[in-house]
Amino acid sequence: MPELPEVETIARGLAKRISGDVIESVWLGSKPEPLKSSAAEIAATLQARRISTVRRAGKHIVFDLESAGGRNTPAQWIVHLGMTGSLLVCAPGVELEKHTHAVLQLASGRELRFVDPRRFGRLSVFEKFEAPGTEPLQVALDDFVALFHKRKTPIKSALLNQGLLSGVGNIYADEALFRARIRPRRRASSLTRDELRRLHNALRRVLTEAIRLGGSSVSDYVDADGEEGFFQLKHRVYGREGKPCLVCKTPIKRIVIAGRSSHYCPRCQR
DNA sequence: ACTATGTCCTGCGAGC
DNA sequence: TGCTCGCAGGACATAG
Repeated sequence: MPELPEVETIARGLAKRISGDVIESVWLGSKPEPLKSSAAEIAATLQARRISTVRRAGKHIVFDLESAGGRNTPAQWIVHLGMTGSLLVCAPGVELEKHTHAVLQLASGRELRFVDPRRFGRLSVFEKFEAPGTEPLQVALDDFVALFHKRKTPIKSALLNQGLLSGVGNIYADEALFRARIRPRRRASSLTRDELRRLHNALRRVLTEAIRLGGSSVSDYVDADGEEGFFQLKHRVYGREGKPCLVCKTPIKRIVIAGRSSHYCPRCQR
């Protein structure tokens, strides 16, 4: 399930491989479409565009498009991978994977394919896309405190709220809360400034380290080159229910908050 | 203006 | 062995 570090890894891989390439033609699957914009709008916008850059905004992948001919307005193709979405760069001969929803033919002869079995992914086009929340790797401590200190919802839910911070998902929320020694069920408004400072720090450390390791490969995540990430080896609570806390040996607990599984150490996290 | 909950969707693993 | 069932989860809709 791609969160900020996985999306960052994927975007970097794509940028390396397809920046400068030109989209010659676009095929979009029909079925119930995993699209936000209409298929026609997307196809028309992508057609004959040069991909100048690929980057990440929150959990979104942003393809900056310039007009190959020279007179269209700037545009962006936005891909949200949902849980199981992936973007593959491959030779045209390679057999289409099941659940392929989009194929872009590139001038270099390669294809860029969007595959998404569970169809939680979304494709859309914008003239200028703005991710709703603040980037967790950019936000200053005072702004971070301001985001959370009035919220009555559990801090875990607040971390997952993309309108506040953009890019944090279930794994990194749990991992950051563990490192900050804060229970996921705590009301955000009950956190002291010192606790929020720890969380701000922990979140930055966790995300930075995860990006360095190419993200977490759980279920079937691989990056644009088919490489797995390695941050799952550094998970201290996520997916470790019943296993001993790596700090104090107390068994890790799993509870459900806002419909999301949440893992924590009942002794280390208060 | 917030907050809480249900829904979408398919693959996979647990359990019988 | 082969089957059913429930879970996984990000974003959004809906309701309170």
